[in-house]
Amino acid sequence: MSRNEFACDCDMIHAEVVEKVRKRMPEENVLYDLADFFKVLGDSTRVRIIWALDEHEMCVCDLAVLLNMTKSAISHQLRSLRNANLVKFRREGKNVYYSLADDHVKDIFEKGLEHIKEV
Amino acid sequence: MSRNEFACDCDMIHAEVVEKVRKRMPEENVLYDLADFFKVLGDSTRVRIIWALDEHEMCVCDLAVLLNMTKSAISHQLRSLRNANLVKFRREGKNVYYSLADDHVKDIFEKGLEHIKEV
DNA sequence: TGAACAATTGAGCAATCATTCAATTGTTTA
DNA sequence: TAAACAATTGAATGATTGCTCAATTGTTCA
Repeated sequence: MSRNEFACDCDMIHAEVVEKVRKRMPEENVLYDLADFFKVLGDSTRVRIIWALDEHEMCVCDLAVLLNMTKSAISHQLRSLRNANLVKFRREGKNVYYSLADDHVKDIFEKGLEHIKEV
Repeated sequence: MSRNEFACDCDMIHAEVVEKVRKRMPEENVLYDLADFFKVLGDSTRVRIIWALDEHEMCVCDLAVLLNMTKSAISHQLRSLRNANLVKFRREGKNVYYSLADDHVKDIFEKGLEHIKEV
């Protein structure tokens, strides 16, 4: 197998390991979707929103006051969270109330929080 | 409390809730560190590296072949992972072998993977 | 119906970041 | 010691992204 078949600029050092691992590789999109999922959690504004919603359901205005940011900035980030299905919402009159989508999100978030607090 | 004390452009809608949540807010840096932690996981190259290392210890070259990328690109991403303490490494001759830093990382990563596979 | 306000949206800008490219370091071995 | 190669690094570049600003939508109520 010639080395030039690959974009990689090196010989294959441990062919057996690489091939064994390659065979177990998840379907194309799984790991990309996973990265996208973590990417949504990888912003301090969104993390603080999630933390707050983990404490209590809140409207956009509440979050804006709590985090001392504009409603627009909060709303933009809520959109990312909505698109990624991390939060759900209900409208009640003029207000829209947000909360965490499900316990899965809660679990992963809280596990991450524990991890950080230990380090 | 005048509304202009805040960068936010709205009245405080649910003062009790906001104040209660504010009091429980973690120390300044905790949520920022958490966001940084998730940010490292929020890239498809780094996620694929982590997935691979979760399967087997590997050198830079192995990863480059497996993911069909240059050693340089892989090495740059390994640096992020190292800085965030998500991977550890050992040198053996010309090769440097990487593996996951600890079970904490493994846990959070695998929990995320489960989550994605269910959706 | 129109004034008031919560929320959303799109365009634009500045900052961040992943990859490439070229150069360099570290280790082995001929 | 010099050649070979694994790995790292820094600068440069193109793409992504978070926030601002201005405009708009949706809802209430006087």
